[in-house]
Amino acid sequence: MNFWLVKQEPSKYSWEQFVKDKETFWDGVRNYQARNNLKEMKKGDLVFFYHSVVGKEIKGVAKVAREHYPDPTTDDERWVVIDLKPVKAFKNAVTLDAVKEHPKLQDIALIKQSRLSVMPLTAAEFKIILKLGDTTLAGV
DNA sequence: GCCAACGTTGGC
DNA sequence: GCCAACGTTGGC
Repeated sequence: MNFWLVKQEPSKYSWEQFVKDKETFWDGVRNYQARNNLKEMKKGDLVFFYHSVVGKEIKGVAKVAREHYPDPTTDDERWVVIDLKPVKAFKNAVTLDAVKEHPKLQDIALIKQSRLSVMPLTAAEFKIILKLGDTTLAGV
């Protein structure tokens, strides 16, 4: 199992909307590095949902419900989407500040590469963030 | 193939 | 709303 973090501006698509929808396809990725990460995702992988710009906090956990397929919103065959389902909202949203303050989270792309919208996390990083969110997950 | 110009992202 | 960082485009 692999671990990921995706970013979205809540004004475009919020965690709350995601929970309401129960499932969504993750479109709009137009960056090769982010796209390559999408392609690496396997069904069942766990994904943090981060609100950029407004809030700047990780809201909860999703899982990959369907592996990558061509982006239905464009004819450009370079781009792909995945399907995500909400798993659990964090009890405490984990702010960007909290991530920056944690000594073991200094190397994650959220900080180092602020413009990347889909990034991998290590299992250790995932667990730390889950703990910061005051949330537990079976099987992690 | 280099690099200047331009557009976009996202933190502040 | 500004601007730094970064990715992409296109002229040469």
